[in-house]
Amino acid sequence: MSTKPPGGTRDFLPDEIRRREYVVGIVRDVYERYGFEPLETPAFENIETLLGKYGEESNKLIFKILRRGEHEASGEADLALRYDLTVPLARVVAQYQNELPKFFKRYQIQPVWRADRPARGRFREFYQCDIDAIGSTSPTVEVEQMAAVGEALSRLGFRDFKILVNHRRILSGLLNVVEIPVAQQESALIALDKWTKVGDKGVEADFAARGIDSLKATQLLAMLRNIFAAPDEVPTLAGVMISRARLDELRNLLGSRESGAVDCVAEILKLVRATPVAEHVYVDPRLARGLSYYTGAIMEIAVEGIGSLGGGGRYDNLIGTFLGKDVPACGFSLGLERIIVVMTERNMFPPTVARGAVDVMVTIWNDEGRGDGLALAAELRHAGLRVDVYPESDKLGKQVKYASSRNVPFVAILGDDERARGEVAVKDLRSGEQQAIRRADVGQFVRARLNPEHRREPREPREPREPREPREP
RNA sequence: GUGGGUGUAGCUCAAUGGUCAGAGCGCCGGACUGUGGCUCCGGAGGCUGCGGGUUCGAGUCCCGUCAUCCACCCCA
Repeated sequence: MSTKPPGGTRDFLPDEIRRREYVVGIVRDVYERYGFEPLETPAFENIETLLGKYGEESNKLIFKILRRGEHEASGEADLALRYDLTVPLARVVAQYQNELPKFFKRYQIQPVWRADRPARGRFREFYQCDIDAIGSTSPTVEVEQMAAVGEALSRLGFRDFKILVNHRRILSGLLNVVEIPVAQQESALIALDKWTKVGDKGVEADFAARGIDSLKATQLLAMLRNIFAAPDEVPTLAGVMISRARLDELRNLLGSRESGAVDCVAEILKLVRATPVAEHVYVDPRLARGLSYYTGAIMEIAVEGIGSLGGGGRYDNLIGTFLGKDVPACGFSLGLERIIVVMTERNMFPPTVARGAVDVMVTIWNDEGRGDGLALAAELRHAGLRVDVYPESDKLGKQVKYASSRNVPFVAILGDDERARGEVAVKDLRSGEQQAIRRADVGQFVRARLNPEHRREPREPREPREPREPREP
């Protein structure tokens, strides 16, 4: 019998949980500071809640739960594991519309499930870290979410990320200008989204493979290049990659029909200058994103050499499918798994996270000494240390070896001689030094020798940042 | 969902169709009965993924199946 977990799922061993909790702790703290409130929803939903919300392809990727009892043989499903956190949120908003505030901002960090084929870096069970804001169409919402996500990444130690912005209706407007038929537009957007990854030739080939008129495709790409120039080569104030003049050019090209979308992006660029993440924000005309429910601004976090760490956008009519009337909404999702992978590769976790769970281990001299060992452990715990007790009497060498293999920095040896003198032999396994300490002083002795961040004390909250001077455009 | 690769010890991998399937790392024990890392010595650990077939003989060849990895598709 195989003892591996099913494909696409993982067991999380202690070290991995510690890394995850470190990341989640920071993300949650930032989200709380931005006024988002916690929400959790069930692992599974009624199946009709999920079907039809993600597009044709994604319906197949929903994990369905067979009916139970006498209907089991029918093979029908009436429940399904949640596919993302956005649709359950939309359901919650529709259900509790009278109890939730007018502007409801929530964060949600829970696993989701997809019946996908597992691949490198892709799982069938994985965590999402979402923020969403319900009830306002103002670009303030997009800007605040970009700021929150960017600040979370900054506090995790990321410096080289970009927050890319585009607008779904600008894209569809451009597709209409070159007269790509509506039926092909979703497919065209998927192809366009890969432009950065596959390059000019690749994206043209992809358009062709999708049966899109090559003349129109070429025209579209040329148009985008013209409007935005090479985005990465036009740095402007505050890192914003598109000038007012180019936005005007875009406005002319689209005519009157999508001027609201251009205004929206212009507004976002203007407002973002008042946030700590202004220097990270770029307009990228190639950004399309897959999910079919986006209606407005779309955003994505990109890290050089890594790819996407998350993304989001505005979806003003998803809630309407539950409620009958549209409620504006905008959300952003961080890819927790990839963040952890990248931070592990780049060694971005502080030593406390990588280090073991125990500050000091009490050895057991013999069976008679077990009670006193437990008493010493209690004293050390009371002194604020994380303490393990070797569970049985054993050769001292094996006990020390065990502590060493678990990365425990200190061993407290309580032998017959020490007990007779009221002392404890404390050995620092990092240096090999050992000295006899009066029993009452052991806790203080060990704490003084642990690095400050190793102490089990509540963290001091960070000093708030200096408010950033808004730069004039 | 489509195409290809790989399944041998806990892990990474050897083994022309031919004795009893090996190595490194890890694990356990000893050298070292009051002290970890280094070194040396010893030990445990395998229905060679599973089922069938070819053959005097299969870890090796063939078919099926399952698992896994890579590419595509799609996505976080």
